[in-house]
Amino acid sequence: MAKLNERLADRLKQLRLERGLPLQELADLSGVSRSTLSRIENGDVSPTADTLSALSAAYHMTISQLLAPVEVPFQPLVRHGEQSEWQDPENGFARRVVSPPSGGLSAEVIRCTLEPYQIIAYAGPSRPGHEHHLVMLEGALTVTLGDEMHPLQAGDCLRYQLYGPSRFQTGVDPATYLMVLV
Amino acid sequence: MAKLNERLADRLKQLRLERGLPLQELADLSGVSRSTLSRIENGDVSPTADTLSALSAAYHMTISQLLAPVEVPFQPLVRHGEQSEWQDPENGFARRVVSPPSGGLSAEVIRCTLEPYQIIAYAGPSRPGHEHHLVMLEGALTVTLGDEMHPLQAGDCLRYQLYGPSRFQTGVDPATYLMVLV
DNA sequence: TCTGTTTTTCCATTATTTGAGAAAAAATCC
DNA sequence: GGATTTTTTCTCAAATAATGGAAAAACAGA
Repeated sequence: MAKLNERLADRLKQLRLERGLPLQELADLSGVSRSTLSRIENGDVSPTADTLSALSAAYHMTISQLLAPVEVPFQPLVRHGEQSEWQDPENGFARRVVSPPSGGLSAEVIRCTLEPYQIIAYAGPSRPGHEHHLVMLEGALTVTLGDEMHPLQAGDCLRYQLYGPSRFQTGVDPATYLMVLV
Repeated sequence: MAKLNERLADRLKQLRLERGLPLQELADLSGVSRSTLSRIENGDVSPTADTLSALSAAYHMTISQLLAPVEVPFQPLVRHGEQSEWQDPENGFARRVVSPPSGGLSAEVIRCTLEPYQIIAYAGPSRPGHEHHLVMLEGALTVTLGDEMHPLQAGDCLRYQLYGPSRFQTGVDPATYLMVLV
């Protein structure tokens, strides 16, 4: 965890030097004091979310873009026991993060299980335009994207980019599928 | 700037409730104390980068993914005077952020000016696979992607996804072009 | 409604981060 | 090389965040 500060420090110093800015000027731009900037860039403090926000604004970036290169690099092997799972008791919808998102990776894989006679409806995606690859493993599932219905069987693969509402519906059979999000 | 805390607070509380986690359990998972979690989720403190890192790890997310929905929403109009510009005095390479990246937008636009007889070489992209659209406005420019050379004139448009090194080179004429990054 | 339990909030203490200015270091110019 | 300017780092006080424990609130089962 201490590593993050150092990586963030390097990142921020690089950004500033690329632009040929002295600390004072960045301080004026961001509203964060010289001294604080120095300590952040030396990695001896961990900036608050507010400070990060101010800095990303000064660089005309989103916080995400500021932090993306700094994120902890991915571990290649994620054993079954390490995978986090959560479940909605209401509708028996279980999600297991098979390949958790990590810095340096642009895709993640989630294994989902939906019990019979259930409907999951989403008003819209959190990040529009995301690329989805749905691989049916077992059972049957009907996916509705916009007004297009797609009845899926084990072995089928549905690919789409999500911009509007979506709906996942099971019938007699439960459904198990893999979601690849890019 | 105070807004960020509240939005972040809501985001974090939502994440936890979605998973049906009590504060105690999240505290165990993340190593961040119950009380701190409560205050963060109430928006009365701004978590440090380290704390954010711990939380994103507990949720099996990157910090970027944690923050993406929280970022300040984009302003539709960016006037010329508000656009930030920086310049490398070494090689007369000027970049002006015409459409700065913002939460909710997946593209940004940068206006670049390169003086005659200059070479800009990049070892590799910061985020591989980024989609680039280069629109030549004035002058001439030779862009080398991998081992493919592309001589460009005003009006030309070069599109590519960047994975390896790239090179931008001017001859007698200076070059002015727009970069759309997706 | 009353317990007993779980979950959340509050409080006091400790540890960090921040800001302003002084000191040190580095760069620039004669 | 020495003086001046610029830039960075350091110091101290104030503000803010983090922790652990206690009180309050919410919840569930009788």
